[in-house]
Amino acid sequence: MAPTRQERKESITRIREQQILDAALKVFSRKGFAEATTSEIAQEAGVAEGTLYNYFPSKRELLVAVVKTFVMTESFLKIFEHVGEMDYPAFLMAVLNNRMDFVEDEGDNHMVLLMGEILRDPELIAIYDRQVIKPVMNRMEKYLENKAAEGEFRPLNTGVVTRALGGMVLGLLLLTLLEGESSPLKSMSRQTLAAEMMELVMKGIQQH
Amino acid sequence: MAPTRQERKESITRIREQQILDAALKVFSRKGFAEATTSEIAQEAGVAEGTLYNYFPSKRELLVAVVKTFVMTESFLKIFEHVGEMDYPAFLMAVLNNRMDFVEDEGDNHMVLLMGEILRDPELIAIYDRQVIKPVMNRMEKYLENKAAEGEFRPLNTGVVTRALGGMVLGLLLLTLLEGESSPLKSMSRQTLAAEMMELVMKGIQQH
Amino acid sequence: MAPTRQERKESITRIREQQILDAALKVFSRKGFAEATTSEIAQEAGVAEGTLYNYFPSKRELLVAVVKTFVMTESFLKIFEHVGEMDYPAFLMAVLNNRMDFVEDEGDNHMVLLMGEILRDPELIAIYDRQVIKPVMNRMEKYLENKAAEGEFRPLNTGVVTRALGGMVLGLLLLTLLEGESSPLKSMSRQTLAAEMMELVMKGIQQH
Amino acid sequence: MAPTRQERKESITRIREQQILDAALKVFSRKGFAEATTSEIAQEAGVAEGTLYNYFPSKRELLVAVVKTFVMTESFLKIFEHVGEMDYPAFLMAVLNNRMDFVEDEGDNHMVLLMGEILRDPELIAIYDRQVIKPVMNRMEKYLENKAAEGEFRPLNTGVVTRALGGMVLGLLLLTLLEGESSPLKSMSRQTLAAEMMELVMKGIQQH
DNA sequence: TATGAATGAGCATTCATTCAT
DNA sequence: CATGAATGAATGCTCATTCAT
Repeated sequence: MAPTRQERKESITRIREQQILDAALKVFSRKGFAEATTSEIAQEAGVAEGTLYNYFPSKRELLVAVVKTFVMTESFLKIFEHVGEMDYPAFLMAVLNNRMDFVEDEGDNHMVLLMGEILRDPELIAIYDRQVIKPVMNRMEKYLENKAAEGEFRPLNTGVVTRALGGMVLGLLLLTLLEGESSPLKSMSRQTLAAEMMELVMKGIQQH
Repeated sequence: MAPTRQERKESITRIREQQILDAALKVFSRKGFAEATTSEIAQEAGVAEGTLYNYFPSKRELLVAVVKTFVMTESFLKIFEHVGEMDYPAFLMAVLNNRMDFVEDEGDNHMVLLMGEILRDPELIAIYDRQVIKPVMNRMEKYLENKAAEGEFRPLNTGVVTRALGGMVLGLLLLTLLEGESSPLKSMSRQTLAAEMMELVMKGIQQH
Repeated sequence: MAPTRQERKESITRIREQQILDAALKVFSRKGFAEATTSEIAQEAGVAEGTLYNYFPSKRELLVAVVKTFVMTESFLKIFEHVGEMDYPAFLMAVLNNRMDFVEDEGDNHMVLLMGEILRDPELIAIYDRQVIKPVMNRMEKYLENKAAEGEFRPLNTGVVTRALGGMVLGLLLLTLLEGESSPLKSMSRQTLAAEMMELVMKGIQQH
Repeated sequence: MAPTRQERKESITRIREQQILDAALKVFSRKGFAEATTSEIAQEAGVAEGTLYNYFPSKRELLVAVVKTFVMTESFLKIFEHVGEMDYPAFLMAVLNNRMDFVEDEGDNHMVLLMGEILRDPELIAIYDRQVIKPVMNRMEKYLENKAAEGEFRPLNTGVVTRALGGMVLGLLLLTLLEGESSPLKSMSRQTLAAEMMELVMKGIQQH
């Protein structure tokens, strides 16, 4: 069945909205919210400035939509789908490899760059917490609890350990951005890096 | 010797400059660079707007001065002064306790809130890296190397481990801010939290 | 004869045009010309924004059409049709009663609210003068002249008296709007009000 | 005593504020509130656009200040100061002459042109009513009551008569603006016009 | 040196108008 | 003819910076 006129129109607006969101993410993380201009976002999206306002009522709502949309959840949570099939080293490797894509994985960088805006706005904090932090933390906690029950991991305070490990990955991303090329993290393969970290983490939580 | 008129004058200007820097730190971290206004900073500092420009040539240079001045280095590096006298658990407890002052330690929060501004500006990145990251990392690496040489720690890639541990603390701070009151981190004493983290870290890096 | 398709189409467009004019009058007098938006007019008229431009070439032309169309002439001039049959008190009562419908008579309020727009635009002044002021003044002058000739009225400068009486009614409308509920005009029946005014006009204020 | 620095500064700001108010009155009545631009007002006042906002927080507040300031009260109420010394024809002549300054008296024209803006905004209505309408009406009512008590005027409903006469003057102003040069009101001296109106008001139109 | 009024460039947002469907 | 998304010029307002006092 050919798409009706109605459908085609809707598809166009969905594409247009995506263009705008993509552009906004880029510009917001390049400049920060306040220094980003709607004019620049429009230009980046290839639309007129006024068009932005047919899709989002204000610059701030556009930021909210960006945070809502570009949650890292999706790609990150995919890892958990196959958790059952993995032993713990494989799982950790997967998590680390996925997150260690610092450089190329622009999505993460974007979010780190926007972190300041998020942290300053309770609404954005709530969104980010609900859509990113909570789901990741919950799944990870459950995973740790299972492994502990199976006797593979030592009995742990999963709440703390989860956050410590999550924080470690997040913090490494920050340090990489801050240290730039001079960081020793840059002089090793992602493979090696992940392996080192896994070693560190495993020997810590593993039952001896 | 009583201070000469000259000296008194200089002391006044130094105090004035400090007032301005304090005010700027507050406002910049509350609002972010772009949304902070020179008017608000002046008010917070208790001086006229024009006075700011007798001390700093522009708003941006004021931000640079803030980043240069309020490096967390000072309090953090103090820990290392007595490193030689501590065994490793005591040392780690000290580090963790010091850094775990998330909530009350406004200084850290300020820097986290300003991280976005720093990450976006190569000059600020360079300053922050040189004054904060590098010294901390170097001292910590050296410490780990010593301990490894003494046989207390397993032979580690100290570059990675240093950053992993540093990142962990940084990341925990971020997560605390993001999760707010709902975080399990908030429902335990800092003592317990530090102990849990030490346990995690120690069992990982400790020679078995 | 049943209406041809052609005729039906024309009738529909005439109705549509009327809808738009009605809506425009409402919105223009509610908001004033500049603050009225074509979007609001379209919504009020129940048509799409673009449709307005099939009927009127621009927002300003729409205002001109509104002024051209909603002249108060019609209802007002009806009074004069039966002038011959009335004695002067009856006539004045009719005029006053008709015009004293301040509150309910939205038409008048609309025009008063639009007066600012009209007064600022020579084209609108010309239209309003030609279609409203001049006809009313002319008829009224002629009436006064007749009455004077018949000896019922004193020999008057009809030009001035006409404008004085017309102005009085117009000015009363303005004062009613300005004073609102606190006006003594609001605390009497329209009957009484008309009677008082008639008395004033007929006899003046002087003790004879 | 020479003015202190403080006083000189204050005097400058008062002058500046007046400049702005004068300019705003001109532009608002020339263009109406919505079509007046802050840029044009600033230019007319000979200051930078930003300067407007050092004196008035918004364009709307500037309008409010204009309405508050340029009340016609002052010049108008002066007439009443010498009321006691005048017999009624002299008084009426004074009122009429004062108000009949249609053309030259820009103040009045301004207010008539702004009437639309005032009528649309309850706050402005309240201000105008309190500062202009009420004082004028009250004084005029009292005058009429006195004259009635002295037996010079017939016993009248002073509330209505006051408003009828006030409205007449106001309405005549409107008609003059609307009819422009073609009005018979323009082809007679103000003297004659005032005399005609006085005759009408004093004696009515009826043949006695 | 301290002040704070003046400045004007810069930006978010609105809205009349166009035009492809 | 009807529609409504796209357009971009126009405008109120903010705020870093300057400078006369």
